[in-house]
Amino acid sequence: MDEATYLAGYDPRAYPAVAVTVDVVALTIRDGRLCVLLVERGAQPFAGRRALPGGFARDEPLHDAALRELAEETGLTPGDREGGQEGHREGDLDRVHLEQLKTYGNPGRDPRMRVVSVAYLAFAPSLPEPTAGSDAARAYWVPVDDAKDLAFDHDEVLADGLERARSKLEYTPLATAFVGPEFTIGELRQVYTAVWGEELHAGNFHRKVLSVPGFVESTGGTTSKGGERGGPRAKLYRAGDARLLHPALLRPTREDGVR
Amino acid sequence: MDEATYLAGYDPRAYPAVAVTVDVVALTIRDGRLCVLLVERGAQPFAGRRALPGGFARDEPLHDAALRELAEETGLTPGDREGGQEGHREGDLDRVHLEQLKTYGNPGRDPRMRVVSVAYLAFAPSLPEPTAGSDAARAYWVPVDDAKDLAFDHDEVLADGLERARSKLEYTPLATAFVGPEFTIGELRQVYTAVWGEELHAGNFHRKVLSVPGFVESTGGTTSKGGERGGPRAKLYRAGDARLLHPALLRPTREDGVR
DNA sequence: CGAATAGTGTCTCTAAGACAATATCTG
DNA sequence: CAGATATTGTCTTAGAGACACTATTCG
Repeated sequence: MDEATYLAGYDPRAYPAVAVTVDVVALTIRDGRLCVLLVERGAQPFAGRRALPGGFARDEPLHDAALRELAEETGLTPGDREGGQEGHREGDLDRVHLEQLKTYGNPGRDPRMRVVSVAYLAFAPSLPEPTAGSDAARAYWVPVDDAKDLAFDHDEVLADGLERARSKLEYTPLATAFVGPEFTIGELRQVYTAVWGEELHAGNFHRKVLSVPGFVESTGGTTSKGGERGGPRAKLYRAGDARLLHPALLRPTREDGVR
Repeated sequence: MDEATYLAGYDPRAYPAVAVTVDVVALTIRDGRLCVLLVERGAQPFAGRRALPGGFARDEPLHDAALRELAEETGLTPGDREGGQEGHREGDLDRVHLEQLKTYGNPGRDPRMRVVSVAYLAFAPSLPEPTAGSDAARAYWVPVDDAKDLAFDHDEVLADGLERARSKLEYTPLATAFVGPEFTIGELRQVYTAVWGEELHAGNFHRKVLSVPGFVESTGGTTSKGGERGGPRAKLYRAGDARLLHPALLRPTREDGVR
């Protein structure tokens, strides 16, 4: 960046107008399937098409903008907020993991003007359909396999988000963000199964999870009932304090290296 | 994003002005030390301070903007360009690995106005000091340990870039981007040593590299001379076709999980 | 020749994965 | 009770790391 360029920075009008938006790839698991939050677009362009929730960034950290968009579309509210509005679930937003995914800025990705979009990736435990009694009635959860032909370049954004999620399950305790505060090893395994789309050996998975330091810690309790289709009561665990899984839990059937 | 928001998008002036810049964390290895490309700032703010090279994004893909900034500051040119300018090294830019790092958009990170910066990470083989005879005389390579007190939030950007680089050495063949087209296992090991800041056992490293499918492939040749301080001629290798290292080459002394 | 480096061999220990076995529930 | 699930045990094999050793080449 040369001096002239920097000086020119004092007058933003000297440069072509750019808009910065924040889009969110929000993932959850419903009925054992990995789902993404989509909104139906009412206006042009791409009217009637589905898109990732998002909006313009205000004068706030980008992370906060993503959180705000997510709250608006799901009807969740942060827990420290005074008196959550009716129909909103107080505090649920606090249990959502949010991280920056990638930024998309190809010219022409929005036909109206130059738009640079910062995409965020969110992981949430199973949430209710955000329709009833909220201003987020246009948003709904869609199984990721059915989320095709999205507006803008959101197909690519979603694909990048999915790959990130699959990868992060390997070396971080992220899976615990998809389940409640207390969970069984079986529930955790279902998260991996849903996100990776592959069956995992129950016995080996069980031992592996318990062997990774800090991944989960026992609550001492068990479920009050066995599984719906039989089986003993399972022990309950909560997330441990590890930020990285070591050793990692690698995906099984991965092609080696060459791609 | 609701309808009104989208419609408002037709008039960018309706929103506070935002500028989008691209900053580059360019890394290389010189004399066995990991170095980053910095520029000396001439204008306010942060006049006289060092900063990462960068500039405003034009109407181009963000990736191209990063490449352009890198070319301007290093004096390198892409190989397919007709008649490289004098003092520029034709084609060297093609051997640079460039990937998006992260986007920084906290209000106040630039005191003049709202600036959202998309940071890129570049890995280059050892390059000459980009001073002589080019318009990039203000840029120079600095050992990363000496790169402190940078302008804006560039300390944080650099730290994020270094962590990304260290991490990617583990599971990708990225180290080959730091060496020439043909290299010895010893040179590759020096890359790991410089980036990770840790000594690696030569024998185990050697065997490990050769055992990972697609990491390197033999050229059949050897170096023409032994090492400066003695030792036999080493076999030469070039980068293989793997995109991921499997199994990965994990960093040694890493704390387990908890962080 | 002495020192440094390249490359290989060996051994130990951890961890992944296949598979089996047992116990405990639900319908 | 039949089937499903939780949890643990056993065995095999791959891979990481410690260490030793030989061969080659430079000064």
